[in-house]
Amino acid sequence: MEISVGSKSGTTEPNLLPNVRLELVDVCGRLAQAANFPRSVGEIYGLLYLAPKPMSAPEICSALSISKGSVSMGTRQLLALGFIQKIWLQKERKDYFEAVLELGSLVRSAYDNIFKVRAQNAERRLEGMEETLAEEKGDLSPEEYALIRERLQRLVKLQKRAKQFLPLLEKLIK
Amino acid sequence: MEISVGSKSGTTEPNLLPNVRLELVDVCGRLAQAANFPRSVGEIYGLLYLAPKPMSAPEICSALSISKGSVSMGTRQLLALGFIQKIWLQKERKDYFEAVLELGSLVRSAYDNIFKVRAQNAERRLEGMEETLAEEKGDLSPEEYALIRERLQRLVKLQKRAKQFLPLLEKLIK
DNA sequence: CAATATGTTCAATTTACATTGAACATATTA
DNA sequence: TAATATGTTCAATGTAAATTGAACATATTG
Repeated sequence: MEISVGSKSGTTEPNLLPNVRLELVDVCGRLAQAANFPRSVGEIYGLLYLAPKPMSAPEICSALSISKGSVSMGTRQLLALGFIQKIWLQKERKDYFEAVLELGSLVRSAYDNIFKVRAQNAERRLEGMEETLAEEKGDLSPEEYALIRERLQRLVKLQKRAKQFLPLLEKLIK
Repeated sequence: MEISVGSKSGTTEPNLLPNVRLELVDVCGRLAQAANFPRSVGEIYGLLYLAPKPMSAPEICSALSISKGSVSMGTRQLLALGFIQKIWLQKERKDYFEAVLELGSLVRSAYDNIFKVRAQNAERRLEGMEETLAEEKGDLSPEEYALIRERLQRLVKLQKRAKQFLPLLEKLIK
């Protein structure tokens, strides 16, 4: 239907990729979704992971049939998480990207960026709730106050256990 | 704007809940979203967690201002995951729900239901990709074949490490 | 069995978020 | 500096999934 003219040689270069690579693109796209990332972010990583050589943004664009905007945004996120690297290839004007293959380090950085932040947020919000409870003490029956207090403390305990737990996990991952 | 007439006494009973409870509803809603559950599912759990007594579906409905349908669906999911229990209160006609407070067991069951399944899926898809690669061997240059093979094996290794790792994690959680 | 309220299902709607693409910004080369 | 291609931003658009609500099913009581 849509006949796009390639920039250099006039070829259209629609998925020239071998099926294995397409499958990994798909798997990574799904994984990304499962982890609350845009599918395209996962797809970009999947594409780069099996790429024989670094790929430029325009190449990623056409290989995945996604827009420049998505590639720009996706590569930024992946760079921030440490999942890909920028490569300056010879004296090219474009940026090139390649996947970081050391998945151990990827997991670690993803963990740092996402998991820890969430744990901290949870902690802050719990503290906030304890304050709120204190403020509302007068409005609540003694029974309800006691019940809420007890249950919030359960959550605090859990939070603390989780907090102790994180460094342990960290060690195991590394 | 919208004046809804309460079923029993003609009162509207809009959020009579103390702010602590509203805050937990919100926190749990967000956590649910972060874990790829509908927000309402989290909110229901948050509501029940600080409830002085079991609540009926209609009560949940009006406390959270969500529809019967959402409550029905949400409670079903929470029951399936073990996060709440059905309670038959005296000879009431309605079902009542209460939160399971032992969060350790909740985490464990959520882990079983979600994490393990995903790990299995990942394993299956990886195997599929190795098959695909074998089928495509002829179409690929020896270099590209070798590269893809090597990188897939990295993934398999990671997958195996993760697999060994799960039971360990399980023990720590329990 | 009728009357009444609770509970479920699912098509239609709404909502949240990813994606697009055009305008703009930046970088390289002659 | 102009010419040209790359890279970014963001309002508009598209899409997938949650929510609603009305029709239907089920359960309880007199």
